[in-house]
Amino acid sequence: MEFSKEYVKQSLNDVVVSFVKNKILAGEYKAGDKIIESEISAELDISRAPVREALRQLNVEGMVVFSPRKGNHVLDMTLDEVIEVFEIRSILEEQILELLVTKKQMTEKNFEYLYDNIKKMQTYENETLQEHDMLYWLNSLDIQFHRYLWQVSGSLQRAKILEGLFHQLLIVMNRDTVTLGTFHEKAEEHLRIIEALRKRDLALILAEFRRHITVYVEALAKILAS
Amino acid sequence: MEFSKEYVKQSLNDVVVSFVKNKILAGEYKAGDKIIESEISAELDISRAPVREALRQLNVEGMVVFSPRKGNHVLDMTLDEVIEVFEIRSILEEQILELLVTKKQMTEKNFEYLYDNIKKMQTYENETLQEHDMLYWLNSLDIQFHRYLWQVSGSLQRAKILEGLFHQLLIVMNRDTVTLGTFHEKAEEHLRIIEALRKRDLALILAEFRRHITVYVEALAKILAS
DNA sequence: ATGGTAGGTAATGCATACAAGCAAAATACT
DNA sequence: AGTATTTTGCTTGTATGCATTACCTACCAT
Repeated sequence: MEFSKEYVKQSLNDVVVSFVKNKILAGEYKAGDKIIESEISAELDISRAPVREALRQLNVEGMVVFSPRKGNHVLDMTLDEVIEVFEIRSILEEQILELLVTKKQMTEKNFEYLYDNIKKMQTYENETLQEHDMLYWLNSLDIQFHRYLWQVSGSLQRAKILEGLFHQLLIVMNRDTVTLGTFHEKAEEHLRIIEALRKRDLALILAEFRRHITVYVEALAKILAS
Repeated sequence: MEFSKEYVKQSLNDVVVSFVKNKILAGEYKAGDKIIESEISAELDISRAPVREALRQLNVEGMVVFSPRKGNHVLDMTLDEVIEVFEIRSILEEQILELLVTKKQMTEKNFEYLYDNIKKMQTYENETLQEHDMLYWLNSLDIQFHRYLWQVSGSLQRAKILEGLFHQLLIVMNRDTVTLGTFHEKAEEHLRIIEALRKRDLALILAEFRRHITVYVEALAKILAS
C-alpha cells in the first residue's frame, strides 16, 4: 500500500468515520447498538456537525441505520440479508481477482506485502495484547489483506463498495462473542489464494476464494442461528 | 410499485437528494458542473445544514465529488471509469434478473406495470413537452423501469448500489448535448427483456440485457470520444 | 515583461443555539 | 388498582454565524 509522503490534513468528518470503523473492527460497536451523535462529539471533543455528516456517510455505506428522532443504530441483519451481502461481495471480489490475472498483474513487491501480512496474522499468539486489542489487530490485518488486492487491481469503484460491505459483515461477525480462534485458518486460506494468484490459474484462484468465503458464511450462519 | 398510504414527512435532507437527482435526470447538472451549497439552500429556501448532509450522501453514492474549500462538483469520468461502472452495474443487474427467474417470480401485475412503462416511453413524441422536460420524463421512465425490477427481486442492497451507479452513468450520458432519439430503441430493448423474462429463459434474458447494456456503452464511448 | 506578494472574495469546515418529535416516567382521574 | 393524560427528558433536525482556506486580482519590485 502506497502512502503520500505529504501530510494531508484530514477533516473531522474523516476522523469520525475512522473512529467508528475502528470501533467496528474492535468489536466495540455491536449489531443494534445505539450510536448517539452527542456521545461521539463529546468523546472526540468536537461539535455535532461533523459527526452528523460522518454518520450520514456510514449510513449510505450500510453500517449505520437512521431512525429519525428515535436514535440511530449500528446495522443489524437477518441471515437472508447477510447472504445477499455475501453474494455481492463475492461477485465483485471475483471480478477483482480476474483483473489481477488478466490486466493488472501482481508484482513481486505486491506478493511480499501480502506474505508479510499473512505472516503477521499467523503469529498472533506471540503477541501480548488484550483480547480486545487482539481482535482489532487481527481484523485490521484481514481487511488490509483484501483492501490491498482491491487497490492493486485499480478498481476504485469496486473498492469503495466493498469497503462498506466488508464492515457490514464484520458487525455481524462480532455480534455476540468474540471468536479469535478462526484467524489461523483464515491466514491459511489467504495464503492459498495468494499462491493460486502466483500461478495465475484463474479457476484455482476463484475456487480458493469461494472456499474462503464459504467458511465465513457458515461461521456467520452459526452465529445468527443461536 | 407499492407506496405507503400514510403521509410520511420527509426530512429536508431527502428533499435535497431528490432535488439534485432530478436535476441530473433533466440534464440540468452536467458532468463537472459546480455544486454550491449556498445556491441550493437559497433556491430551496432552507439552511446549508441539510444541504451539506445531502451532498455528502450524494458523494458516497458517487454523483458528487468533494473538493474541500475549492467548490464541489458533479462527477466526471473517463471512458475507463465508465466501463468499470458498467461492469459492476451489469453483474449486479444480471444477478437480479437471475433472482427474478429462480426465486422471486414476476406476477401478472408486475408485467402490466412494465408494459405500461414501455408504452409510455414509446409514445413520447405525442407529448407536447419542451425538450428539457421531455428528457426528464424519459429518463424517469427509464430508471423507473429498472428500479421496478430491482424492487420486485427484493434485493435491497443491490438496489441501493445500482441507484448510485445508474445516476453516475446518466451524468455522463447528458454530458454535452441531449439526445432524445435513442429512447425508441431503448423501449424496444426493454420490451425484449420483458418478453424473455416472461418465457423464463435465463440465457435469453441475459443475452437481451447484455445487448441493452452494450448499446448504452457504445453510445457513451461515442460521447466521450468527441 | 515577469515574478512574487498582499488583499479581497468565495466557498466549505466547524461550532453553537434552538426547534421538533418520540418515548417513557410521572401524575391524575375513575 | 388500573387507565388515561400530562410532563419531562433524550435525541435528532435545522438555522445561523464565524473560521479557515484556496483562488483571483492588482500592484509592486526586479
